[in-house]
Amino acid sequence: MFEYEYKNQNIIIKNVTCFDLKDTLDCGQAFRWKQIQDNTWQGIAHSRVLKISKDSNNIILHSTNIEDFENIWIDYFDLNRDYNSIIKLFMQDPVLKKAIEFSNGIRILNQDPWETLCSFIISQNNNIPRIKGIIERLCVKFGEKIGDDLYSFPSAETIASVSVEDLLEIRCGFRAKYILDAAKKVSTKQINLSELINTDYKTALTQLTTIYGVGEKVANCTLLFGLKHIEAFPVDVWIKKALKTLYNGNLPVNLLDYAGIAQQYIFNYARINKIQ
DNA sequence: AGCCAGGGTCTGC
DNA sequence: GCAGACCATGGC
Repeated sequence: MFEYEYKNQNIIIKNVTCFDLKDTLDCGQAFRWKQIQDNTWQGIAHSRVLKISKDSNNIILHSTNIEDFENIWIDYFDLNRDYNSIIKLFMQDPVLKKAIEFSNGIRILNQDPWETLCSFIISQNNNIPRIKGIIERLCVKFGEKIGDDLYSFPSAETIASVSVEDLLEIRCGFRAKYILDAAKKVSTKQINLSELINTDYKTALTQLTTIYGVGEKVANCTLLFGLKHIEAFPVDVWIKKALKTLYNGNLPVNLLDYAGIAQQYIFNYARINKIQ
């Protein structure tokens, strides 16, 4: 589906389609990517710092190696999924057609399950700039230093060992107790996150919502962005407005298999254009 | 200044 | 089952 070469410690992926860096890295699914130059972004995922850039239709992953590319980044950037055929299906729907014409380079990132769960607990009743700030402070305070001013996302085990008072210092407010309960359930494997990838959607959703402070929305974000359940359809205030005004309340049935991907195109379109 | 944000829980009907 | 108060914080 894609070709790549390894040269001077860079991976060059050739002739990539349906992958725009801003669309994908700044559409509210991941919170640790920063644009550092034109067409160049830096982020941290899976305890690794990655610089990624786009040059015409080539994507370049800087200062990495084949092992990390094959074990981590192919999956993270969802490179084995055929977005062209999905977009083809979506374009039959007039609303999605508009959303995709607005930003056709969104891909669903397959993020670390615990980071995804914790990040979307932080996201509740919150705005994206502040979510990023809280997560940054969480990583600086509890993560491991992996470069100059660069910190990994702290493990569930680490967070489970701190107190609510410690967490309040990152100014996450009422979410502190939720983060702590999630960390405890995940670190003790009362909830085995990696198993939920292969658990059916409904069962996985039910398990996630046993965590204090995790409702349907946060659970669906975790399932979609961290546990490979692309049928998950998170409904936040923007999606709610979009469903009401652009559709008549529901997503068309023929799109439900890829509901999560459709959701992300619609979310981005609705939020940036402030659909009421 | 005040409304709102990738919500969820708890209480009271 | 559903409405409404409440929760911390700060972006805009």
